[in-house]
Amino acid sequence: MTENKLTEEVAAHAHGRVPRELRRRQVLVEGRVLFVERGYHGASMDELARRMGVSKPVVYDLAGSKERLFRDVMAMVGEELAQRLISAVVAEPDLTRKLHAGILAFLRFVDENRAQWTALLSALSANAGPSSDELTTLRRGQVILVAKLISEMEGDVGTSGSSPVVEALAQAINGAVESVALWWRDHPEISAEALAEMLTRFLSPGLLALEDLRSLP
Amino acid sequence: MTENKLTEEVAAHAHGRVPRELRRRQVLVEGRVLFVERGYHGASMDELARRMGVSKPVVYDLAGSKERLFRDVMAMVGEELAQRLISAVVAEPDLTRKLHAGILAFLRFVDENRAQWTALLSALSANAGPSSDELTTLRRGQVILVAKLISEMEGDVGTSGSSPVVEALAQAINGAVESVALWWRDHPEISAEALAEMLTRFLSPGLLALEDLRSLP
Amino acid sequence: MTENKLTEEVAAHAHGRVPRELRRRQVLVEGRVLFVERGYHGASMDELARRMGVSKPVVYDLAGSKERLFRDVMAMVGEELAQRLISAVVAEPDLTRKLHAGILAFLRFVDENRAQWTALLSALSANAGPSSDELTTLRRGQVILVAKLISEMEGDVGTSGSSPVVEALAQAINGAVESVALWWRDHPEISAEALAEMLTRFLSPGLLALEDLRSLP
Amino acid sequence: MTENKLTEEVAAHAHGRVPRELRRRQVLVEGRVLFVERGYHGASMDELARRMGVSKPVVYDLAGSKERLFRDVMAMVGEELAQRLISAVVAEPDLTRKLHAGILAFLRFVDENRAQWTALLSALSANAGPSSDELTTLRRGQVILVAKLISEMEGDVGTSGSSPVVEALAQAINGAVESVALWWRDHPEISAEALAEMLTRFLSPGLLALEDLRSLP
DNA sequence: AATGAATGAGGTTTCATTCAT
DNA sequence: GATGAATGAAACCTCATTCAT
Repeated sequence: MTENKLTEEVAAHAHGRVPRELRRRQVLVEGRVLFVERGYHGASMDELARRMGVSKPVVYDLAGSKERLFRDVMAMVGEELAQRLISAVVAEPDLTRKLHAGILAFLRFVDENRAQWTALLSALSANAGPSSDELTTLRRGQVILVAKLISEMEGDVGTSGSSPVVEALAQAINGAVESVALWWRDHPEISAEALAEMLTRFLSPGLLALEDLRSLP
Repeated sequence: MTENKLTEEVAAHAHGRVPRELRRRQVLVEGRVLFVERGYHGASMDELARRMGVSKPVVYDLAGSKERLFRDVMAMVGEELAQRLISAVVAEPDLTRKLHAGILAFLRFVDENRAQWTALLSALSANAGPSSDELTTLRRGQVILVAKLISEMEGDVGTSGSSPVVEALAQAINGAVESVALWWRDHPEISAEALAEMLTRFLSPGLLALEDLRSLP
Repeated sequence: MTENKLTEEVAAHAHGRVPRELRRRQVLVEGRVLFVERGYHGASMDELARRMGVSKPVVYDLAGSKERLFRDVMAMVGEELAQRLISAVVAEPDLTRKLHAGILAFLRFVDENRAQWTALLSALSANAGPSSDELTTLRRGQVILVAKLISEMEGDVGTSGSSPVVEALAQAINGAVESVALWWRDHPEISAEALAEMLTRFLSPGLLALEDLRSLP
Repeated sequence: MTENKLTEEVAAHAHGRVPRELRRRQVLVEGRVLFVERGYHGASMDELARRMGVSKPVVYDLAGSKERLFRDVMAMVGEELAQRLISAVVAEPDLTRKLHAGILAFLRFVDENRAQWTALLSALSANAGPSSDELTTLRRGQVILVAKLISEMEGDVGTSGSSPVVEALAQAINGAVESVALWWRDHPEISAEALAEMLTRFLSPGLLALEDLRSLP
């Protein structure tokens, strides 16, 4: 898809003189694939260069450093996923349906890229990369979305930051879904719909009891 | 704690001639700390030796190999945590209270070792280590506990293996709690009790709707 | 010789930026010398790098691995020697003269590289290297040549493989000559010609009795 | 055999307090086995100690060093083989029969210990060990025997040293037989007798032309 | 815009060898 | 006479990164 189109575009230029902008996108895409296939430590800049069909200095010129590239790739993934979630959720009328739609979108996102992406998503929740802190930040992207979702439903659309309880709740939902998605990798016989249905039934009752929760500390 | 006592014990021996048994414990403890601080790849056997105040061959004699040590450390952690959870849960009368007690025990376990352990626990869910499979196995320890808990409550104490739905559910609960524990690291102002209370209120309603869930696919 | 020319060529490049092709040859030549001086286990990649005036990664880039390099060096030596033997033998009319010419060529080959090569040749017949099987294979190169020589003389140019007796005979001749060459290292006062003459007189009578031998089992 | 008897003798002593003399023999025997199984570099003092059932300092006390032990083992092997050869040769009346008997004895020696000893014998002719020079010396043991054999037959029993030509001849014979013995390892279908017969027929004609040879330089 | 060549630093692991008891 | 504990040194190999062209 994106990758193939890119490969074509790149190949269209003679003598390997490819415009910087194109190469910049290429390094992100190929880097993503590589990190996903091999994990952060397993991926090597040598191989990235080979796959891109360029020399290493070019890679470094575009990516800055391995760590930097990893962060950029993460950001890209985060945004892509966020877009999907937002699109999925926005049209639904009530909280339960939003939750269901969000979970389903997430699972489908994972499913579409099963072989590859699962590993990357799991990387989000661990210190597999250069530094947990950077990753935690990335992960917050998803959480914030969920938090927004919850808050909205309460009419409490505080722009700045959500209350701790809402954040914790969002973390819980997020963790639950991610964990199940990871487990799903080894249980492909179950459909995304069934899983989303189950998770929704499991998570939404507690979510609806939210008023009580907010009256806590 | 354990570590300090060990350090003392070790220091008590003259000329660095420490009994094998003690060193064996030391390598596990210091290895655990190191893996946690730096992650599997970030940790180096060189540093482990330096921290233990011995030369590398001693480390290798006791630990076998880096990978082997990692697995041993993981097993240790898993057992320790499992013990805590079982002890906490067993005395409680009903599911909601069991859930609450389990979550609290988990959070306390994390809290006691805050700086260190959180990272390790998170490592359980990612391909940060030598082989995801080994880790997945370890992690299953926790999940199985939760699954047992759920199953019991249904009188469905199938010895062989839990149903996929129960497993998925256990994964969800586990993921939710772990994720919140991770987030908690940056929100020390919240008490373990408050967090456990919140999580219980959030998770138990869905859990009580279990009958409906089991009638799914 | 080759080595000196290579050293000059290498030194001719500024800033140590030597073309890959040249370095490839260099690693083979210097590797050969090193293996010969120290034996397989005694030789270290560190020293090879030092002698080449490069860092270790360069060596590994070109040589692949120590074992791989050893095999490549062996192949090189084998081919070189085979060429010499073939050239020497081909023009001679009868078996005795072929034998004499072959022995002389072998001894001269050894003599030219006395200090270094003798050891390497001896290495061919021992489990000094990574795996005897590889070496046995290499050594067979020489033996096959001798076997061919013998077979031809009988009009028995079986393409597929020589009979066991012929093979054993070839081994014997080969072993005799190698062994004497090794001994020769400590007796430089004897000329190659004298030695070849002696060996020929010693070996050719038995060889001429070949018909009887072949009628054995 | 020797080894088993030794093991019993050793086991007969309580508390592991075994007399020095016994242990001294044990280290030679077990060392021989180990070197033969693994080669010089493959053998480790750690394993030697384990096999002997003692701690490493004991091994070092008895063996001096790995290199020293290797030499001592070699000397032992050399003497054993020499005894066999002498016994075999002494009773035979003429040169051809002596040659045949010697070759046969050598091959049988190899055959009896096939799995183990072949490797060691091959080690004799290569720089697999600590230093070729030491080994060359050892190897000379065999050669001297052959040289003696040849000289005797000429009535020329010069005690001091044999002439260079005789020595070279002995080397050739020795090399031929060793080389064939090595090759024999992969051709067990051939009997020792057949091989000895063939080698004798091959080598003896040249040997009988000795007078001419001696009139050379 | 791009590259071939090179490197420093570090990784895991093994071994022969020796204290101190 | 014997040992458990320890070590220094070195081995092979890989990687992210950068000159000089």
